[in-house]
Amino acid sequence: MAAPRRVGTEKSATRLAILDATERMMIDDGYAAVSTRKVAAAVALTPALVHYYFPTTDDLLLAVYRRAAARNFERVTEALASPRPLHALWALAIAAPTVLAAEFMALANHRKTIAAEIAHNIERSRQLHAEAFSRALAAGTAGIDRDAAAGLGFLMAGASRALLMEQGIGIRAGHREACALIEAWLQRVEAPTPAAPTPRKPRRRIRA
Amino acid sequence: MAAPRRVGTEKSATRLAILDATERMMIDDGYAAVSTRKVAAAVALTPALVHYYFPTTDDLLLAVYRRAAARNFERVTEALASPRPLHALWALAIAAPTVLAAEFMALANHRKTIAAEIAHNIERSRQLHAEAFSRALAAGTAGIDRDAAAGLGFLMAGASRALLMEQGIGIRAGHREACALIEAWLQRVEAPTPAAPTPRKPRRRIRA
DNA sequence: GTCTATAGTTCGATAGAC
DNA sequence: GTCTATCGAACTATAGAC
Repeated sequence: MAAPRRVGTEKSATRLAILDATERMMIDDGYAAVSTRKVAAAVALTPALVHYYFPTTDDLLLAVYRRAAARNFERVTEALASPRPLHALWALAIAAPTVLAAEFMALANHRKTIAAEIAHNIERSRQLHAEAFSRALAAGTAGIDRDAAAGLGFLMAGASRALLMEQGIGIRAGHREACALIEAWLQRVEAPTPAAPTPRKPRRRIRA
Repeated sequence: MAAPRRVGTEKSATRLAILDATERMMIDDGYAAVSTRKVAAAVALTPALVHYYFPTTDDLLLAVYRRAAARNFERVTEALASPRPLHALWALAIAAPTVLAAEFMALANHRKTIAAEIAHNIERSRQLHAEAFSRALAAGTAGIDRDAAAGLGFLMAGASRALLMEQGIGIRAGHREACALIEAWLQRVEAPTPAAPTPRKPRRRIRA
């Protein structure tokens, strides 16, 4: 029935180069700036070849997303295995290249395929976050229920995303203070491991 | 020097119709979908006329932003004047059409003119938020300093933005819990006004 | 204020040769 | 796997008539 159109293999070096160039372009100029022609130019190849590996432009964008998401998922898993998972998750969240994430969120607003993919990924990642919070808080100070853990997981993710997005366009108001708040809170619920006995540098105290 | 190109007046009904159509289009299909031709078609006019009112497409997008920002600023001012400003700000934040805001944030990532405009607006609005938090917390429970107020202002804004953005693409994980957390907190720092003496409906308690 | 007409780009996607 | 060649469409922006 459908025309058996030829498509390149997953492992091709060319394919990877195309993905790299596309990702770079999205970060620098936004998803709207991505075109098969410009991508082709960036890797010194022809537009037709881009279509050989990615039949439609959506296929290309989706592939970029999948790769980035996998990369990120790996980092989250690592963070969770660290001695202070909450601290690690936070460090990761404010270090990750969120420009790309923001572009995909925007893209998702009018491409249902991508929206579904992103939604699925974020929910999976949030699940892990919630569990980490649950564990840390159970072992910690006050009695906090599962609901609170899920809520806090979301709040941390939201805060870091907003932080990076605003930084990207030059906003700084309230950032330092918000970070201080969050970090103080993390410090409270996830004390340094007994292995590395508290260095006792006096720490700026901020209470909420 | 520069060619004295003709431009339509600010008050024109046509101009307003063009702005409305553009805004609608941005919300529905994203900023990348906006083109002078499609906007013109939407208002049953010719592309040339759109360029008569907005010489370049950027001018058009910027005008849409300015109008939306002014509208929002007005709402924030109203919220601040209400008996429970923090509650009002939160209600506003999770009700506002953030799809549009998200589109502009994404757009700002590669249009410096717009980035500057957005940055300025957000900082101005955040300043108001911080002051509201400062006032509410000074009159409230614990001793919280100005830094914390600024940080909290940011966190609330970030949370609501993330909330709406994710909702837009179908994510729900952690939302209910995060809202509960925030609303419980608001309830604590900004009790119902003495005028309306506490109704004493027992309220779900969630502690953080 | 609104139109017609049009120049000049850029784009997605495909067919088919090598 | 990579290319040439190309169709058909959409876009921005301007000039100038009405």
